[in-house]
Amino acid sequence: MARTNFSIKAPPWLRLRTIVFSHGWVDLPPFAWNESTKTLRAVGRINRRIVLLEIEQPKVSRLDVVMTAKGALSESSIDQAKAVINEMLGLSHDFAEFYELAGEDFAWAKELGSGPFLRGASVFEDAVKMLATTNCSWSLTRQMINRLVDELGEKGPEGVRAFPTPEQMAERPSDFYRDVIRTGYRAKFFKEIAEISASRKIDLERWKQFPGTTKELVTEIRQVPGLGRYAAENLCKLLGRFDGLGLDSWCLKKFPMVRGPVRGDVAKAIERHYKRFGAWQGLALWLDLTRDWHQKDVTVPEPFKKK
DNA sequence: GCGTCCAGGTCTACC
DNA sequence: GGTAGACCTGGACGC
Repeated sequence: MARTNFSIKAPPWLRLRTIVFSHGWVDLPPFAWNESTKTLRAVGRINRRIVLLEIEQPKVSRLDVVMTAKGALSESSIDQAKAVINEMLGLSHDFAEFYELAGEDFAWAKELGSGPFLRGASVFEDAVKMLATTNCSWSLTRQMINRLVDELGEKGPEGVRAFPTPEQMAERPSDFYRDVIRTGYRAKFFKEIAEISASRKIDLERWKQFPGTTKELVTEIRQVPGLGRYAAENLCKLLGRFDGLGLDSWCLKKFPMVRGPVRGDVAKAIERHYKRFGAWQGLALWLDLTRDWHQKDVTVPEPFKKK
């Protein structure tokens, strides 16, 4: 077992905890958060080898990382790990335009370092997780992903399991996803997304550098069975595109709690409210709805409390 | 203990 | 293009 320490220079606005609790992924394996040490555990793959990454931010200007893997770790693998962390924390995205547009309304979010969304080690991982959020409670999403990683995730250092690859998932029949992972009617979608990704019929990883508009990207994402408008627009948010609102029943319920009672169609009220943010409307909405997750007295945001 | 509702939707058939 | 109904699971709730 090899272990190495390295640091990453952090941009001045970066707040690790804000990114970790940007949405629900930290509650799903292989991610884990240690509140007492403020350490994010992530699992990635470097040259097909599973690496455990333990990330903390001891100073505003720096991330410290402990990387563990089976076998020796070279300088090159450290560089690759830095790239993986950069992707996971969404550090390549620039939010200056949003904060310029948003002004004082979102000064609190700028102060918190909000903007980047925590992402899995691959777009495939994010897409499968998004599929598991559809039409069910968060606790069921958690159960499905826990079972998936437990059953198919390859073991890495210190017993952690990586998220399964498309190839590993494609090998299993849809019955497996129904009977073992207990995904219900979503079983065929789990099988199909794995096959589509493994065969490169659609290259999900290409979505990171998709050359077209967000509308075109949403159209491509929706070619994957099981990923509809909600899933596609929220995947786009992870990819740094916020043109879509990605509304779900939780958003419709929370909006009146944040912005006051709404007469009539809540979805239309949300569209009207955030229209002025243009290409950033999805971010403005999400920051509004999750502001209470980042209050100083909150140790674990409400949606992530174990049930 | 049991029945009902519904949750961080999507798909298909039908109009 | 819009909409109704089916689809799985499991937690919450009322009785």
